Amino acid sequence: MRSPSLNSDFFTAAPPACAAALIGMEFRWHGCGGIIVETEAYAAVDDPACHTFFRKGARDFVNQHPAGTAYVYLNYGIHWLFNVLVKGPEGEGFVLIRALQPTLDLDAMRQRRPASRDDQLCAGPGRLTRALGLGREAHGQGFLRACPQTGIFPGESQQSIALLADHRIGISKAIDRPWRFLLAGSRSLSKAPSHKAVTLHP
DNA sequence: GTCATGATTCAA
DNA sequence: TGAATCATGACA
Repeated sequence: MRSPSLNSDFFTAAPPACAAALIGMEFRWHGCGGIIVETEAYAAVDDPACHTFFRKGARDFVNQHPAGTAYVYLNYGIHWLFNVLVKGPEGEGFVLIRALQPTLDLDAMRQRRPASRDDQLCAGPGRLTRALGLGREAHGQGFLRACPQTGIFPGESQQSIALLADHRIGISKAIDRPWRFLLAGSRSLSKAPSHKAVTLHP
């Protein structure tokens, strides 16, 4: 039996809890995908690093869409970054998907990122959207459909994984929050964990 | 390690 | 009009 895609209920927990729980799950986009090995959480309220803190459009997006909606934007005019809207009693915000260990349709990803080693095809938030062929059209989509090609799928065998929490990357504000989550030892991370990283469960 | 790349949003 | 931005690849 095949596990179904997560539904939007999953994204009603607090953003850091969602981000941590996604590590080890499989992200699929039109048949391409891999195991999620790195995420970051952003809070819609009181988080200077979140778009909602300085962009009215982001606040409107949160108000006008349900939990589980894709929030996709262009960063530095070059890279699409893929986030999932989190909305529930514990708080609102986003989870940024930062890196995957490629598992599905590697050939399609190699075609889109020809210079990359296989491990590195999705080793970064911009690299993964490039490898998956994911762009602006995904923005605002409820991508958690009942479709085996696209969505987020719990691992078939949930083994114990070494989950680390670390500080977030590439931001200039609230850099102290340990809201970057990663799979220890993965070769597909965008960056190795810092010396401040702590193990969440062995 | 440095550096060029580059679109969109929002406030001034 | 311009400052800011959740990054990457090329090159030394």
